[in-house]
Amino acid sequence: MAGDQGREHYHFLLHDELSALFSQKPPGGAADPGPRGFDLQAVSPLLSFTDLLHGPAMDYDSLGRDLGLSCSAPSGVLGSSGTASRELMTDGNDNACYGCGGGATPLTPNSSVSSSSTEAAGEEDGERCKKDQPKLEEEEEEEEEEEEEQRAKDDDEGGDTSKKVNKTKKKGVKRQRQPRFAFVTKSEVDHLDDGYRWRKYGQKAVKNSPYPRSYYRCTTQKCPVKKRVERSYQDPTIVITTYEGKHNHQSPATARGSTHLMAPLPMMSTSFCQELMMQQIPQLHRSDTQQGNTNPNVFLASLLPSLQQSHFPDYGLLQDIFPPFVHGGQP
DNA sequence: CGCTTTTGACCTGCGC
DNA sequence: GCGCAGGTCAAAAGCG
Repeated sequence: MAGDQGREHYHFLLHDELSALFSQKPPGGAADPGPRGFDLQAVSPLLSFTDLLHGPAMDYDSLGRDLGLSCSAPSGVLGSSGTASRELMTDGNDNACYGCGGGATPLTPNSSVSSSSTEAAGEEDGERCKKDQPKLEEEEEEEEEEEEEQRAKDDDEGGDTSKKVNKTKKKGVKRQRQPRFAFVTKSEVDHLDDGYRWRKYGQKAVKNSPYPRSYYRCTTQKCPVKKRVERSYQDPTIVITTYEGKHNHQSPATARGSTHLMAPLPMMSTSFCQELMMQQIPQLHRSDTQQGNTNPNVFLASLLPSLQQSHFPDYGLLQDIFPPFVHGGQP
């Protein structure tokens, strides 16, 4: 049991199942390391989805590293992570955590990960990311931080000249995207309480979906994290939550003293999730395309068998997450 | 009163 | 260049 658990941690997870899984503690506390030795429970015995989000400062990369996914390696990392990832995916059931992240690095089975931008700032779409010169992750992070600071300064100082101007100020510079990852959650509630405080700053109708997408921003000053929440039009009980960016602070819940949350938890790595997807996608995609099935929804559904049962969530949000594949795939 | 939500307008990027 | 869709802003309204 514990063994299975260890493995299941790697799956793309639904929120409630994440919570369930992560909160399970094997008797004796001897957590079974995952296939690659990652011991999630060792990191936090009571780790839940919420907990994951409570890292003092989300570190997308560290988890990936902990998981044995050398996401941040500049290249050729797949070899080492392949085993684990594949295992993860093979028995992934009702679970889905869509790594998106940044890089949305298109991997092929043999893949030379142009690991590029695992955390790809400039990703938004993997394709764009491809265009942008792949950078070392640290570089990007530094740049992101600098930019954040700059942005904060701009806000503080030049706040008078309307923010729209501020926006255009950075015209020449392509707006950078933060690393992202998404959770698919079966929930009646749109806005999951993940311990952080969010302010809604927008809502948009989504094409091909009767359900709007809501945009939230972390209310903590200078925290760049945003999230988007969208309901699947096919199964309204499914909520897709996409996080973007890293919290640069503790979650209020953590700060308030949720004891088991105090340990610095690695975040569910975008790169990590992404890699998982990448590992699986090429195979699936191949078979899909062989059958002439290039419909992204179908493809994605096949990717996550469990979701097939309850229909796959709206592609709208996910298109950001799987850009290279859903658009017809291979070059 | 301070914070959050709502909502229409605006900006940006992309495909045609 | 144009239109579309996604993303963001900010004023107004709502709430505790």
